[in-house]
Amino acid sequence: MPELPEVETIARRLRTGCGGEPALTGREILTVEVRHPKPIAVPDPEEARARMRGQRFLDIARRGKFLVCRLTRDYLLIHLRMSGDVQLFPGGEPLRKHDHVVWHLDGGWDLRFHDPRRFGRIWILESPERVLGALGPEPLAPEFTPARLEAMLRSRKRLLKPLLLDQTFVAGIGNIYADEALHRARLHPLRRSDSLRPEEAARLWRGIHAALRVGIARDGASIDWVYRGGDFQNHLRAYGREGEPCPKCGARIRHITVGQRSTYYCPQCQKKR
DNA sequence: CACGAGACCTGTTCGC
DNA sequence: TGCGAACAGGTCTCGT
Repeated sequence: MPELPEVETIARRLRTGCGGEPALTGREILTVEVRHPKPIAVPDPEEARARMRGQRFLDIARRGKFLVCRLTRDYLLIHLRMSGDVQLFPGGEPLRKHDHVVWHLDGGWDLRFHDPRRFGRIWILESPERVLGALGPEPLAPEFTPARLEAMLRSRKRLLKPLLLDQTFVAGIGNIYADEALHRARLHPLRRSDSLRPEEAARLWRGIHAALRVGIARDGASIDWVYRGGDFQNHLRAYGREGEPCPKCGARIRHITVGQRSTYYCPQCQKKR
């Protein structure tokens, strides 16, 4: 489900609060209820519960698609994968079917991890490096420059679409934003990374930046059961728009499969050669 | 190193 | 209307 802009939106809301929900920052964990052990990757669920009890949420941030919670002693990492969600609820509100982990907090609020497909994972670690260490650069960080992207592209011989989805190449881009970035950059998803001219690499950098920044500004996309209030889904230029006109040139958006992922592009703007 | 297939899951939508 | 197939914003592992 969530890609960088969606996780960023969730992290921001937990960090500072939103609407009727208070900030998660500063809350103490009284007890942890593990209703389904599957999502707890490390350590084993019993140790995880015991370890988190009594710790406080000091800060909530994002790295790639990971939600990174700094606790008093440990780091709590959450990856939502396809269908996960984390949100605060008033304590005592009836639990939903797929609320797998519930953190009971001081002040009468609960943090819930909800995940119908159960692909999401949770880690409790002293140091987050073991899990986050392999991630590529943050695409919106100042160190991620057009020149750096160009060098990274040249050093690999991969198709652009699967490369953008590779979290060790760059962290946080998923299927939607990869297609949106390539469309903005006017680059075919099957272009080889080492075939880009510097000008094209710079276009890709701008495409990535623009797609992610607009996504964040719109609070992410809300699709299916994961409705979090964002409306980026109404501003997609390529993703999910097969047969509809390209907003730039009017040609019909085409749908292909690349690396077993649905891929949408404009055959007119995004030429292969 | 690069790539494809299969696995992990449940829920929704599509096609007959 | 009903029912199975296909598909969904992700990642890992294995084989070539």
